[in-house]
Amino acid sequence: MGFGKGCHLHLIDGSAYIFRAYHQASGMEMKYRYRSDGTPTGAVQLFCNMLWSQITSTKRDAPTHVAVIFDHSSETFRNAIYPLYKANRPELPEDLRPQFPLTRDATRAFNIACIETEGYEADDIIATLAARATEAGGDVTIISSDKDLMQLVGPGVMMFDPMKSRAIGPDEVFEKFGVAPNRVVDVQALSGDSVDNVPGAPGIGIKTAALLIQEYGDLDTLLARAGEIKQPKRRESLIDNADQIRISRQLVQLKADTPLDVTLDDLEVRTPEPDRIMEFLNRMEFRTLTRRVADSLKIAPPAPLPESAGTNPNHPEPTAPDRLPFDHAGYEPVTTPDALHAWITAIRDHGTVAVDTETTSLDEMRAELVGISLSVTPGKAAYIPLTHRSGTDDLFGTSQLAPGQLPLDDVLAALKPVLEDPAILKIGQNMKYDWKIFARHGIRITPFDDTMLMSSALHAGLNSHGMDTLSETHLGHTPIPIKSLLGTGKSAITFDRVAIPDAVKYAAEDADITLRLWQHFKPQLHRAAVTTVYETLERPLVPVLAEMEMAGVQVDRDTLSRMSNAFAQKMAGLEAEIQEIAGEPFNVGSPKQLGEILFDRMQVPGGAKGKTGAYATGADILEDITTLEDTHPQAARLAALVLDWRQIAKLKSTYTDALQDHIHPETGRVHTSYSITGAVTGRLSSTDPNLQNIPVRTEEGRRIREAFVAPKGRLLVSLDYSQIELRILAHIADIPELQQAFRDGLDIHALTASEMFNVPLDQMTPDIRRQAKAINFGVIYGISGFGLARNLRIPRAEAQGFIDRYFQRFPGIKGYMDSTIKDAQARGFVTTLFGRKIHTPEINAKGPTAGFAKRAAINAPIQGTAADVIRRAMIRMPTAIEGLPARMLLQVHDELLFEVDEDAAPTLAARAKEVMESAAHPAVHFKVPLIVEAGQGRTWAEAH
DNA sequence: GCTCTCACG
DNA sequence: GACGTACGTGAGAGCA
Repeated sequence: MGFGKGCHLHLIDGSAYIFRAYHQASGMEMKYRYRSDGTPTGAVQLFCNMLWSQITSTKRDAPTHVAVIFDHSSETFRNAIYPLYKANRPELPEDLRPQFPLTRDATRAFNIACIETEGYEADDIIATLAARATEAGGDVTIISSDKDLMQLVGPGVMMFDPMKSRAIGPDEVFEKFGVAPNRVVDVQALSGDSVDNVPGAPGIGIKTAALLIQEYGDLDTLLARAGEIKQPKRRESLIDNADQIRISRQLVQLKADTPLDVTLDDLEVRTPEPDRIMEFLNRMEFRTLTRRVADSLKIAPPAPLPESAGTNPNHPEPTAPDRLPFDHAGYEPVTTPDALHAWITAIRDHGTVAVDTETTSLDEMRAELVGISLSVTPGKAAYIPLTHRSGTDDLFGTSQLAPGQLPLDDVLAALKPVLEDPAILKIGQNMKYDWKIFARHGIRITPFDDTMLMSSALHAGLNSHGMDTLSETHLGHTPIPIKSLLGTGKSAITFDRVAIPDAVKYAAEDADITLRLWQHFKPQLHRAAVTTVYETLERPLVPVLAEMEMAGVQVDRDTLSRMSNAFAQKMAGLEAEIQEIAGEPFNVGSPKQLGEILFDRMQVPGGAKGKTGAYATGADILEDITTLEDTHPQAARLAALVLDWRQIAKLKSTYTDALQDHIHPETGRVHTSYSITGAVTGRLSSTDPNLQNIPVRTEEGRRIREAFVAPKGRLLVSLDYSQIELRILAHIADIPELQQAFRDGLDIHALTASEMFNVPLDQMTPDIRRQAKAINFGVIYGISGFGLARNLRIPRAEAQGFIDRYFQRFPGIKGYMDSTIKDAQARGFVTTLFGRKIHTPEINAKGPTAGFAKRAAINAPIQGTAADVIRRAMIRMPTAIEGLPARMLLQVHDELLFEVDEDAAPTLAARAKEVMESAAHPAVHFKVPLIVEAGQGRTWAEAH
């Protein structure tokens, strides 16, 4: 059948696709994936994944025909018109360049047409094919984020932006250029393009160009009538540069008559030839994709090629055990006492064992132990099934233990001496989890190593540290997905329902991987100079956090429940009022519906649509609307009511309701889980529930903390560091005035205000102090004029003036910022005062990404050093408060919360304060004192 | 599953 | 000349 009506041609802009793959690879930790000969392949792999899902898509708009179009070379007919065309293109990133030819190979291997024509750009070929396809009556989707292609959008032609995963139609084009697609060329000709080096008309940007074209209809009319333009600058620019503008139009106008030696019919989607695609994928060492494609083509995957020797610039040469293939034949179930004892003997012989537990839940406080896996030699591992259930339930919905398992208590009794033996090193991946599981069975694992924490000490900022990522990155092996055993969603089963032979493969593999990762990381810690970080800031935190999590905090259900009811009533009242004003019932919780009411129905000006096409209705925007009493009184009232409603709704759903579900049925307390590697800076994060974001800033919200209580006869004691990040900034950036202010115990924001605005301290006003405070925080966050302006709601120029004055007054700050960025650019990471490394892989990026990376790089040493300080305090705390009837319950970044018998509260507070204030010693002596403030009470609200 | 919004330091 | 921005998190609700 020839190409025609009903056919759908996908034209993939090769460069756009590669860039998309490259950026996604960076975000997904695959940027640092290399073939064993050292060739970077992360972007190629994602490129292949995307191609494969394109041609196997079963969606309604799946392509019947597809082509990938590449630029042939940088010299095109446009250079004949204007020699400087595209002379400003930035250099390709070094690790992307070698991947370009590989993506052409990939396209051919997938049996997809790969088109390039000498002297023409990919964009012209795309224009030509799109024109031919629409003439023949078919539909076209152009997959690209290049704005130069937007002129092609029209009947039968859509674009899809792979960077943002969104469709681009006439509306989106209008949003971007302010004109319909057929006038885009005119706007571009006027505004020019610095990246492509299209000159355009000086002083005229897209906004102005769109206005002019809207007014005059098209470019030729505009140029002919340029003399009528009122604004002198615009008029002169157009008259003086008319030729240059016409040349610009030639540059941006795509040619729809490029010579091609393919026909549309040649582009039909075809199944890849098995030999060719397998050879390619195998050569690239894409093991998972090779398997997936082989499965789909119903052929056997080829044996992996022997890995050639080569060097990987980012990760050291794998050691021998890493290269051992993963083979399930090395994994055995342990179901007899003899087999168990043979393993225990082997562990004692080696002195090192990787341990992993399988349980019924990710929540350690509710998880039941199902089995244990062990490994002492790479490639060999055991799984001890303990409480797997047989497949069928009886009449009462309960099930029998599956046969052939050793009794749980016997196995634990046999393993306890090993797990607690000071001469045997236990290795785990995320050991806090297993530590808690064993602790609930009376076993305290010691000593241990944790591969997740090793990875964090080595590679924070480069990749996350879950087992799947680590295995893929460092061992080149994709572990069996847990989903393949448990399923997903509602029909998911728990691990005790997994058939034992399947469990053996999965669980033993985990222990095997953990052992291999340990062997891989261990020698790297020293080379990267992070042994101290790992041994003093990461590993010792495990038992401390485990004990805190197991202790939990008492939360009073009745208090929460009463609040919930009160909130529900208040919300109902507000809702009625809101809908009354709106004049129609709508879902107040839907930002989309609210936006339509405010900006369409009520005609509030300034509605801005985000990338999804919905109006933004965040709190700052609603607050602005509340000030429109004069022009839009109804909307102003509505916005104020919605703000109230939002606050209550948040408190109810996230706190008073959800928190009740987290009260443990047996302990009656709430047990959070801290993630040690959750934040790149070294901060902890808290989940299930998050107890680090309990409200405090508003009066209403703070009342939630009344539900956090001490048991009878006990008190909660809260200690928090005062201004720790600013103190650290004063030290690191070495600002004598700020240091002295902290030594003198002055109000630091008032002092800043006084220095900046030349206002004596005794004449300080709250408003001036507020502005200085915002600047102080801004500095910690990597200040920008834009950000400060938005925060303070002042003109951008004014905000920039503040910043300039701040830098002038405290020159050390600018010095710190500049040297930190330089450091990051040269080394790829920044460090805290205690040696923690935070990698900054995007720091040399082009465009807005670099801005993000720079600000993050400025912030990381400050936030990270503060995180290190409180970690040191927490690690010392159990010893310091030993013997007191007290325990540490929670950490909230700069605060520690304790529970203590009433009469011991003063002693506890004094000791804990001392530990916290001296936590940096002896490693670091700050030039400013660290000050800790204490509070106590029956509830967290009182104690804070 | 993604986006928006909002709670904390 | 415009881009799109304060740093670091986690969770619930709406919506496709």
